Amino acid sequence: MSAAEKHDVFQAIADPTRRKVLQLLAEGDLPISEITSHFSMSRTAIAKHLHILSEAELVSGRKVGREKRFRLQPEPLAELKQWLSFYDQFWDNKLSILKHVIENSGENGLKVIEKEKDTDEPS
Amino acid sequence: MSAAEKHDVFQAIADPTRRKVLQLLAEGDLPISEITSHFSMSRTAIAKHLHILSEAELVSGRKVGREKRFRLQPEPLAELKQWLSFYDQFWDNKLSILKHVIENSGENGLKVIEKEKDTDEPS
DNA sequence: TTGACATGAAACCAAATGGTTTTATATAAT
DNA sequence: ATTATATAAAACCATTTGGTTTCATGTCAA
Repeated sequence: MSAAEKHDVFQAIADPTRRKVLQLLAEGDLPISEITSHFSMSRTAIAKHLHILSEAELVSGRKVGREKRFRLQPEPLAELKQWLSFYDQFWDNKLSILKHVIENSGENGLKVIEKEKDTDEPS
Repeated sequence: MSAAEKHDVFQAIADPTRRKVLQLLAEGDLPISEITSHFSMSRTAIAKHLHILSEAELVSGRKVGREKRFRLQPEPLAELKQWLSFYDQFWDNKLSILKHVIENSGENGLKVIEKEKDTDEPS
């Protein structure tokens, strides 16, 4: 595959097979052969996709027994999210503004302003 | 380039040059040659990138005089945003929960509920 | 210990990608 | 009318991508 450069998250999610792999792993860790069973292509092909996802650090694999179990690592998606947030300003709906505020607030110090309606205990 | 299938938004943003083109167009409409002046590659190459962006409907071009002016069309990024939002649940910070709520609320009637943090996955 | 299972690694391949150069055409400016 | 500008379209090219098949290796189970 790629001789030199590592794949980034943008490249990693460009392929529909890889997106489906991510979705599968979202439900729980899986070994390669199990993942492969959800596709109509060879195990080797899936292994290569996992390698690319791994380079982008969207998944990590650890060997357990004779299996190699893969786990979803969603952290790099934050980069995508941040990239996307720049384009929020070109949408003209109000939610994007609110979201922008939230994105730029720290882990703490969350302040949410409620509109007139007063809601207690939702289910 | 691609013989049959149109490029989608995931493929379109996979290339750094194309992302830079989008960023440029965010500042305003531009004709091809103007866009090209910001890169160290041929006009033809840029035209091809614009074609791919166009297939993904991230830009549109209209001819004005002898120029073809391109404009950013951010709407397809909503698909990306939606795709991303699925993975919010795998982050364990509170912001992602809040954002999820906002994403799923209507234009009015914003209700925000603070939840206790759960899920400490055993490694 | 002998298989069966799970993966790794390599060689190979067609098509797509990302670029180039060349040639042609339409519009603008002098 | 001539020339310069802006783009389009085509042919070409090297590398990457996304897949295959084949062979080797490590591990579990009987």
